[in-house]
Amino acid sequence: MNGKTKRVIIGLSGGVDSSVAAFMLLQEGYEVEGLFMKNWEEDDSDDYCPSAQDLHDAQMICDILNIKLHTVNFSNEYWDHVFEHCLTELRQGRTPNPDVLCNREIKFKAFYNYALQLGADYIATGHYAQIKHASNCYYLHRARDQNKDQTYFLYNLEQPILAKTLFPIGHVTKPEVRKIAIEKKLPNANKKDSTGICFIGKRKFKQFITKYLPLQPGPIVTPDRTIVGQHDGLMFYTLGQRQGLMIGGHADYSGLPWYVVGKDLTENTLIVAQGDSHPLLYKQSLETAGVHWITKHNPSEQFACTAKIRYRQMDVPCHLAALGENAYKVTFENPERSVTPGQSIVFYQQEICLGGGIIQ
RNA sequence: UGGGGCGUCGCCAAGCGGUAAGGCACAGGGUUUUGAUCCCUGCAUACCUAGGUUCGAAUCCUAGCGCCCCAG
Repeated sequence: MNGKTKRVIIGLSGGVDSSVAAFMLLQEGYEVEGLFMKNWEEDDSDDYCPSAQDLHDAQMICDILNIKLHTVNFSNEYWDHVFEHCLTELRQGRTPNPDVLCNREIKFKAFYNYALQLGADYIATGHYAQIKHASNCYYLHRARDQNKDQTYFLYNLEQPILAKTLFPIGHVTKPEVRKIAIEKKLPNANKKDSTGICFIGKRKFKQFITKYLPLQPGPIVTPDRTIVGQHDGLMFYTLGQRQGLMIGGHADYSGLPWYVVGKDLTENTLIVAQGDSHPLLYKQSLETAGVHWITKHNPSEQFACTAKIRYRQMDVPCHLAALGENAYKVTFENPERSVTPGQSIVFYQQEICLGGGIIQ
């Protein structure tokens, strides 16, 4: 290579995916430096502090790959632009997806800007997704590993960002990533995949959120308003939820499990119904606003594609009808289970992620 | 107080003399960069209490205790 070697700042989490991604960038001849983000201040009072371990792992990887590691703290940005919004949504009984926001506000905004300051030509992450460039347009393309595809979380990416982003492991499967890590003797080769809210980590959701939103107990009722239990606050439950309702056998009802099918905020009432095929658990259509399309041309009035309303489920056929500026009514070919306000609906056309919006 | 019925896991609920089904709930684990869903595993040496009859009882008998219904 020569003086025109492209400089890439890659987000390193300490996990195996971003580590292998960094390695692959080096293989491809990029000048690589890592950036470790800390986006959540642990409450010293409680349990463990995984970020210290993650930073340690990231540093080890950089030592092995012989690249520089930067660190940055975006806790304030995360709090202001991600977490507070989530709390607002939860107060309204909705179910926000922090990780969708985190990508938009932190990884592909704050991180991106910071990387530019570090002189980056590109940023990179260990996401399982691909970017394809054609006719002066950047497309977000599903990962080769369909099982790990993370385009669902990335539907908010803008053209200028896509133009400057690399997903080095998007065309590699997870087992292959593990294999590469083992071959290269990376110490985190067998580190368990992280789960849980991005940066906040694996915690008991209810216990965690209680620190920020007070309990608001109220009744749990059937669709005909018969009281069958008590809840601790509508924000602790999401549509379709089964666990944690504490509704045991009831002489007047069948033995089927109970699922959350609705919330009545004015009555502070949680509505539940029995059985996984209860009609109230399914919706044929939904409305979404503020839809972000990855390529600029907006769809016509009527538009058919596929969509998924939750991460890690198959996208299903649907069609959109425009209601207004970037607002649509989405009708599914078949009723969808647990259509949940606050969650994202993401649209696809074959392998291309078209964009998405928040379910109203 | 008379008459009838019932008391089995946190909740429903099988069992009807042969050595405690199942479901829900719950707990733990797996899957998963959301909260969920889903999957796996676990969960009554014990059947209101005390006696008795039996080789053997949650199942039969007796007496208590508790609850429910009808009478009143």
